[in-house]
Amino acid sequence: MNEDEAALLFHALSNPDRLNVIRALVIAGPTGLSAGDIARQIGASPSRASFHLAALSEVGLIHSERQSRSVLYNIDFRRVAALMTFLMDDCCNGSPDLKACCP
Amino acid sequence: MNEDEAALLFHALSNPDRLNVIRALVIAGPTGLSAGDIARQIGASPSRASFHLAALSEVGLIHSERQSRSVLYNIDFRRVAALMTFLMDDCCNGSPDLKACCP
DNA sequence: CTTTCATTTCAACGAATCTTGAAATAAAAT
DNA sequence: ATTTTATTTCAAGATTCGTTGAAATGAAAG
Repeated sequence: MNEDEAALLFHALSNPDRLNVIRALVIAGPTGLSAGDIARQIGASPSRASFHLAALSEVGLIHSERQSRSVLYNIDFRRVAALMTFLMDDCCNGSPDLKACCP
Repeated sequence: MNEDEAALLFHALSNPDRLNVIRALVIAGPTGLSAGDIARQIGASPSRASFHLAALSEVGLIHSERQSRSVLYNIDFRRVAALMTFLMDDCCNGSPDLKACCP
């Protein structure tokens, strides 16, 4: 992952609604959640939720699949992990000082 | 750290110039770097560098101290670590699936 | 085939972001 | 005191972001 891509991923995480989407999907587990359920859980209108889901989708943090009338969303942990690895190893050069701060 | 604060930190990291600032400061080590050195290293004008340094400073990812004519900047690893902890534990609920993806 | 349900797309708007270059500030050197 | 060096602040302008509500799309049910 390069800087530009990491910046796009960080941007996707730079919004409280989108962080709440992530949290809801993590708690939901591998079955995922429909767009409507997500909208309800984060307290946003359907169109607002859809806007934020698209932002997360575009950078690959979540994936969607149509399930009859609903659209089911799932988190992609590999993408989250790749970003953490970038921050830890590439951006912060694998610094022992950073590792010392990480519990 | 709450969602809103985390979102602000993620926003601070959502720019390639600012990621380069972080990297430069990590490599520089505890002596830090002057604003001018940072501007040169990331290939930005003084005012552009200052803008991004202010963005990182406002969220506590870096700190500054005047050293005669220069202003020395330093990274605060604790703040980076706190954000990673938020992402890992709060946002992703300490998910084993995420940990399994983290080398 | 029409209706209902679930979701996305769109246009419009205000707000925030980033860049640039010039002016202002701070501190040291002459 | 004036000049030089280092940095920040400011105004202007282009771009992107996020919200809202209405319209469009997709898919199932009646």
